[in-house]
Amino acid sequence: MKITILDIAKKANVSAMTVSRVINGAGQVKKETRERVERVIEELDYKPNLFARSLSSKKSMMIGVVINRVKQVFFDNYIGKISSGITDAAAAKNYRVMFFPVEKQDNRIAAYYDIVRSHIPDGLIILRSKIDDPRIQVLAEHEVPFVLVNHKTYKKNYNFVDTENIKGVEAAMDYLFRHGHRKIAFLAGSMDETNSRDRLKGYRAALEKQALEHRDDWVLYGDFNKDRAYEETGKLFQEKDRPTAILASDDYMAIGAMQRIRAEGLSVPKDISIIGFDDVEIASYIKPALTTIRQPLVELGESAAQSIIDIIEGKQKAPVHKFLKLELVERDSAASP
Amino acid sequence: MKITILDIAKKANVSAMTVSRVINGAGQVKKETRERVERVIEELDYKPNLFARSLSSKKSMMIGVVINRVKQVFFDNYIGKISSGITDAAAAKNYRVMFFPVEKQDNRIAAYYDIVRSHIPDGLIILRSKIDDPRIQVLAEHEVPFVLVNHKTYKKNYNFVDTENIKGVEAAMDYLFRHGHRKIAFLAGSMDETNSRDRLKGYRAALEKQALEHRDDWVLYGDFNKDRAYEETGKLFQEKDRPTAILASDDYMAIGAMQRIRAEGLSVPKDISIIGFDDVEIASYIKPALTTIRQPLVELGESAAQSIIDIIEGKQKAPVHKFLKLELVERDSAASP
DNA sequence: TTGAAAGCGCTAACAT
DNA sequence: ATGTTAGCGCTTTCAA
Repeated sequence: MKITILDIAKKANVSAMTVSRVINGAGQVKKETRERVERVIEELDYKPNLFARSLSSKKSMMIGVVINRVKQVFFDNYIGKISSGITDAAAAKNYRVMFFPVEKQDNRIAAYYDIVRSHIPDGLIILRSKIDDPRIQVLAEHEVPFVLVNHKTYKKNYNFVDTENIKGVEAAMDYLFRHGHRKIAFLAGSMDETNSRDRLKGYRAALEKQALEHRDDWVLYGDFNKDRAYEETGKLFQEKDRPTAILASDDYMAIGAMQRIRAEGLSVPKDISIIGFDDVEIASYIKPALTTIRQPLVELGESAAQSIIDIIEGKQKAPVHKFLKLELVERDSAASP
Repeated sequence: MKITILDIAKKANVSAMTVSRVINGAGQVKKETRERVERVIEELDYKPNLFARSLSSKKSMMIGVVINRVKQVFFDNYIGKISSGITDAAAAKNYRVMFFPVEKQDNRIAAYYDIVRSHIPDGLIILRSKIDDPRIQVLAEHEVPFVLVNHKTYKKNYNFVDTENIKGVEAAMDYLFRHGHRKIAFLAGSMDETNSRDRLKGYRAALEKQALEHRDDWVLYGDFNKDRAYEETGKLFQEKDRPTAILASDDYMAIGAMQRIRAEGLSVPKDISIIGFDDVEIASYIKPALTTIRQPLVELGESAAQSIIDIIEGKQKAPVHKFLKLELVERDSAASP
């Protein structure tokens, strides 16, 4: 038979309310009674029913993670690392995490809306959100708080946790410059995402800073997709004057570019240097090991979880606008030309 | 204001009960009334409150995934792929998934028990479960159904979804044999897991079948850990008579072994061939690309989810004992000696 | 085919 | 410091 709060109350000679107070550590309970209640709880091995609690209190202690997915949910190590960070940070504050994979193409507003209306999560963390996604606006119109990850926007006081994308790219460009590169191509990610746009901005800013020519045909659009990157990189070999380095907006694209370079009979980094972005698991395993701009993905997830929890609990009022630092991880894919 | 079932009932001139029947497609409702109710639901954009529903019906439509974790939860592509399969298959049947990472060392029975007693999941899927884990026995004593993944046991009619580990290893051994290898070492995984023990069995069976000598010092224990595998592999180089091939119980260990071989100044596969197990993401990216026994990890997850749902819904009574096929993926890390 | 009543197990809001 | 009352929004059970 299931033990309920009433069983505890009776056995401890108190009301259900007192038991509730003990469980939640809220309100005033005399030390004696608290101890007595605690003993009975232990003895009867009681655990509160979370559904009853949530129904009554309108708090679920759950946070939802919405993933605008590309492949299978946790396939991608980028998503995996962020999710790990979220899960751990949430667990530390006694929150549970639920994942809601959403098809990227699924523009039905319902896709997000249903999550909210199911009344499950107290707050949402949104991964890979697109610029001006109408679905996000729907969330905003509702009461559910949310935090965007790796997405920067000052619209409507949205909360976000991002990294210093522009600076990161500039640092990488500077690295290439110091190593003697003057002809640097850029492999952009999905232009629907702010982080991707920022990285492109960083590239252009760096070019300008070094007074290097900006060539439109050296900006390729790979949409955060390895195969697309493979195709796009091919364009660089149509003319004789080709770049000596490629900076990619994520590691998977960097790998696609690397594969294409090799398919063209050239070598990395001897003929062409490559720098990636993220520092995903495979980055250190491939040959040559990928030099990349490391995003603190686990910390990004942790930070998002902490932020949404603070917002849910009212400890954080102003919109959260956080930027984590980026770091260039020097490995073997980039050298002097 | 939140729309409840009563709002729908009033507006449709029926009782809440009738609305409930319409929502759940259960019971008899006259076509006319059903359509009227459905129209109102649409109009008022109503979504049932899952907590209320669960509290009342004792069904949550959630399945829990218990992960006896090693690293950060979704870091490991093995976990990631299985989790992807689970999430997708569950979503297809309208179930939600919650992940419960559990520390491997945490032998407190409470670690599992709390999950059950929180009354959240209707059923559990357990990843990386240990042999004779007392925590699992606790689950069994409760009413919550569960399925073990990649774990084979006929005890107490536990449900499990596993792969044909023994056959898989035998096929790989056969492959090595056909390529002329006679001196084959084995890198075992965690001996706390049945899949790992089965793989070792497969190794021994194959040796016997080919009438090859079994050397105890050629069985290394790497505990599904890359660094451990690196250390253990070193033992093979202490004598002059070293194996020409190593079969590892997972890809991460295979990579550790590879790194060690290289550190010893030898090359893969020229001096020593290597075969892994799983076919994790990095397997195809490393150089030389890893020849490995592919586990259908996504399908394993899907199958586990389908099984637990069938059990929850009473569509499956006898214990589930499923074995998925394994397949040798030929790449570059194994060749003739 | 439909409805009324009761209750799932908890907590908010108000007593005392 | 503790208890009482009245729900939270749904479904189960029984009745009509």
